[in-house]
Amino acid sequence: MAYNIRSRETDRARSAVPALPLPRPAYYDFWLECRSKVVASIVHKDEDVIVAGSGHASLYINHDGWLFRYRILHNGRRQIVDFILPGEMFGLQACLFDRSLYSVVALTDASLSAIPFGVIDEVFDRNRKVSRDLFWSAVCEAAILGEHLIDTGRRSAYERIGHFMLELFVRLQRTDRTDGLSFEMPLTQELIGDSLGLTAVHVNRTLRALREKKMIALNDRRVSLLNFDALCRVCDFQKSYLGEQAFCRSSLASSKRFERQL
Amino acid sequence: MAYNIRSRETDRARSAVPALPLPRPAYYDFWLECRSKVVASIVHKDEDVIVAGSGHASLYINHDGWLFRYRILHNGRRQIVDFILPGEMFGLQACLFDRSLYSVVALTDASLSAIPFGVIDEVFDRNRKVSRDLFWSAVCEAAILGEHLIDTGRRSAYERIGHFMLELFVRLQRTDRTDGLSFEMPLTQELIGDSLGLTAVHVNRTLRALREKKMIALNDRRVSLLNFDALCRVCDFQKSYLGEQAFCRSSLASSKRFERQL
DNA sequence: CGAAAGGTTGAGTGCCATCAACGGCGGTGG
DNA sequence: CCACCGCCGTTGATGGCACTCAACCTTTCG
Repeated sequence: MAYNIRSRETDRARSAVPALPLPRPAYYDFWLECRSKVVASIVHKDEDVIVAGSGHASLYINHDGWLFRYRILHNGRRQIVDFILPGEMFGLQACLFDRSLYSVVALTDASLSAIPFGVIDEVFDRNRKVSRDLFWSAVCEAAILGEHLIDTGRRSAYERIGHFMLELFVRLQRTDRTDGLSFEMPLTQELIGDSLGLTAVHVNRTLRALREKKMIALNDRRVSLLNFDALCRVCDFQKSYLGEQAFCRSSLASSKRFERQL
Repeated sequence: MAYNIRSRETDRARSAVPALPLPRPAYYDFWLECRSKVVASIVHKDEDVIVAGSGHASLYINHDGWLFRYRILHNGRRQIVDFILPGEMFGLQACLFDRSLYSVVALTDASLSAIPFGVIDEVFDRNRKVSRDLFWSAVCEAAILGEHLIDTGRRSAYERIGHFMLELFVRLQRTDRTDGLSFEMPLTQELIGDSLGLTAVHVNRTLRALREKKMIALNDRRVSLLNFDALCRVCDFQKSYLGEQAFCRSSLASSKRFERQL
């Protein structure tokens, strides 16, 4: 928990590759554990990190940028599976399969720590706490994807976009990247659409509806949630969901929650 | 790999709680590892195993039935997140969160092994191979959910249902529950719809279209794939996808694939 | 300054939801 | 045994949400 205090310092050191980069306790431990093997790197906007169909043998911790994971179908449509926000890890699946199922590309400039895949194995041999952390973080990842599935499966465009904004807010808040009830969002309407299974045009209309209903405001690249509670209600956003998930993604159930169950 | 041979025997012993129940190598090891703590149980059709919103402290291995994980939204709609086929594990997420995000209910009679949650911790302390297996299986689970996300996000009803059938086939084939290119499927059209974000009525029409195009045949509860390759092409079913995933879910990347990367 | 990218708005279309009715089938109780 | 009911599958009619195509504007950037 104490690590959370670091997030502000990390923020300030954003331009360089940070020396103590991890706002997340579990990843921080993980990062410490394999520090000697870590390769720091910086990627620029629109730069590919992982290309679908090719092999890959590193996983990454994203310190301060936005990236996203996507796939192109044979009819040319693109589905964005997940946005990778500051402080999140990615690349595990690319390691698991011979050839990655998805591509990962940088949406903004970002500084990454690349961790050779084999290090995971060493960690499992050496540090039980960290291996448990990794395990639970993977379980949590699956839970988040399950929630996105519900999004695209059973919600209207209006609910999807509202839910999407709420989720971004909660996830960003964890690393102190929100300001009151607003946050910066470097996404185009096309990206939002490709993430939620909508077209850019329809995202545009729906955003207008959300503005007209005084649910959100948009200035430049900044989103403000004008009526948090109402939006939660309309979009079926369970506070328990990301409230809990946020907890998970931060402590990764390795601490109190986990011990309590024993 | 040798464990696969067991699947036929397991099949025959289906009526009782099996003594050596696991067709999956990784879960088999896991099951062996915590055998003394396992509680065998049988659930009947329509019986709840996990209820959304309540706490839970066991995970389960499903030996021979069909179950599914779902959530009800406030507008009354239901989204099925995943079907749990014979030989698959579930309940991890319910353990991770204070209160489960999803409900799990039996679709047919099924025999389960309940494993107390705390055992996982012991396993992580004791057996590195099994803990790695568990980790990779969780990563793989996330990959499968990602694929479902693409399903509901960017595919037409026709493609979704075709893709769904192909995936079921491949997953069932792994535990030898297919017969040539056909398999038994105890699902109603409503369940299929709730899984793919469609209405039962539209599932009906789409199934008819698939029949008329000679892609599939339906008799009783049995699905036959009449033109496997064409269906793969139309539905953008990547053989690499579940080909790989099937591999994962079976060996859980603990063996050759994993070692090779080191 | 021109080109490219992103945002905005309108008109028309189509896929899929909704509502509704009906038939088959199995279970159940009189 | 049969009437009744509920579940499931099937089909038709209708409507709406979101897609498609297209035009235009603003901003950014080479």
